[in-house]
Amino acid sequence: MVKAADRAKNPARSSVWLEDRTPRGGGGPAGLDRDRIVVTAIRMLDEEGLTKLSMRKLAAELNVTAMSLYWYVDTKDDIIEYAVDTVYGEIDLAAVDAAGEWRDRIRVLALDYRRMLVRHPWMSPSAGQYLNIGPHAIAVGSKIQEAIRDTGLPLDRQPSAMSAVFQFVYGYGTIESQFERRAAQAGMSQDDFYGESIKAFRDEPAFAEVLEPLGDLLDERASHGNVTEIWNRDFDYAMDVLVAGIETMVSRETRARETRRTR
Amino acid sequence: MVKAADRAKNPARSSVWLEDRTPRGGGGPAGLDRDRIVVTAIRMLDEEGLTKLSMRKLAAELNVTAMSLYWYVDTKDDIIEYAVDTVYGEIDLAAVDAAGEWRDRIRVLALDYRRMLVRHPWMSPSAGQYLNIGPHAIAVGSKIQEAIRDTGLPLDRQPSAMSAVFQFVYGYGTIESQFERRAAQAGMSQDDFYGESIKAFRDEPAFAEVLEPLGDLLDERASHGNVTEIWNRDFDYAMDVLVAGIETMVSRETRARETRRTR
DNA sequence: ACTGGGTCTCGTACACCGTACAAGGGCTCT
DNA sequence: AGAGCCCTTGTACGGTGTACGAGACCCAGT
Repeated sequence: MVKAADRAKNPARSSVWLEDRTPRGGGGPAGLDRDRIVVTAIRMLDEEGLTKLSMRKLAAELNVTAMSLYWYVDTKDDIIEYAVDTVYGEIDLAAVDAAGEWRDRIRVLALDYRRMLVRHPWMSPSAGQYLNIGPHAIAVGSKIQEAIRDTGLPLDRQPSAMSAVFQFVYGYGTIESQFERRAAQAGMSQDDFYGESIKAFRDEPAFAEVLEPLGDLLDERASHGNVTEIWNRDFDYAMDVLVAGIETMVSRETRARETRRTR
Repeated sequence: MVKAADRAKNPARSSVWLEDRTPRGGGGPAGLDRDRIVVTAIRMLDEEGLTKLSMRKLAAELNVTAMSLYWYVDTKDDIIEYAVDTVYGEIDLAAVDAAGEWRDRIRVLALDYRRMLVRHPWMSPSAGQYLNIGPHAIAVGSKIQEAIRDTGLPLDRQPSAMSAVFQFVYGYGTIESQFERRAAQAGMSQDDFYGESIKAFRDEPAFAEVLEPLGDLLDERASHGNVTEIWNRDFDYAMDVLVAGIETMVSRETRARETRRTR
């Protein structure tokens, strides 16, 4: 274990995964262990949000003092880092393997990833902060890489393609989950919240001008079902674009190679 | 002005842009005004990071007490929200218009957006938190929308395509800027930090297995110039994929329409 | 000239945060 | 009985955001 103060002095090593990872025993009178802490933290994060989680409240939930947690963990950040990896584990990798060819595997993976981000609104801001090299995160990364490998793209292009797909999913999931969180905070359904937001824009004279060209588009969208459907449609179509993009790049690559050969 | 406590009770309206936005005067003895506060905050955020900014430190930088800031602003969050919109203003929209056809406009816009995110590492986490409906953010959104409009995609697909491109840029910029931040924190060059990270993985026996298939890929990358070049190459190629994807979808759409007509 | 009221700044105070440190309590082993 | 480890706790420190009330200044109205 490392004191928080020491950790700060060596930020290159500032990941729980880059040092002693063997959990400390849970035979104590409180029946605590790292897993129970992390699982409880995840539940509280889901319910109350990232900013509301405090060591004292988490400890209270476990019928224990705040300082007890520090036996199992160096830092509050460590708990979040463990939590992040744990929810990476919620992605169903077996389902990905079962999906068949790369197009379907990427789609299944991306959808499950997105759903996970939306289910845990604290994930996107947190995941961005750490190296995400826990076992579950790495397993997901490997599955992504396997899928991209099978596209037939040249090796040196595969990381770029991985970025294109999964940075998109990350960004999309981030925005979507923040929207959900805001709606919930306001105590509205997503549909109502969407309607209110649009109305608020419209009523602001300062925005009317800039929004003018967007007007038709907003009306068009408002007429197409509820917000959840819109999120789904947009996501699906964006995935279509990405898959089509990869296919096109592959075929360009293939054609270029054949031209070289016949010449 | 609204008290922070009241703001919390009505989170639907919890954007500085959705209420009285007229700045309060700066004729006071300290020569303060909202703009000066926000500009200083941005500088401090760039230098010290999001978590290190406190009202007291920001106030000290302006030779003033913390509570003085609350004359111009309801909440610390408001300052961040203003800061976010201000740096959206750094994106050079005139250059976008000058770029010509939609492909180039999208590329210029995406690159400038990405650079902005990297220049201000606190942006991605912050931007995700607010509605981003300030004047500069809206202007950027409009430019994006104009570019996508000219692709020839059907109206109801344009928002999806916008997502695909700019959620990707957001995700990519987020990861890239976090990487830079970590390297800087560790006091290393990005190249050294990258090397160290890879080495740390390799040395962890627990990861060796999962990383095995990635091995070649990592070696391949290590042999291609420095980290900055890798970031640039990956980004450019991902944009190629996205543009190719949009083109392909457009031509599929066109073909489908023609089939319908001739039948 | 005096006064009242707005505009701005400050001092104090509160509740809460993460966590360092040292002092235990309970258990097992000798 | 005593030593030593595992785990929990109490207390304390230095920080945070911000509510509240008391001023200081300036300008308009009488």
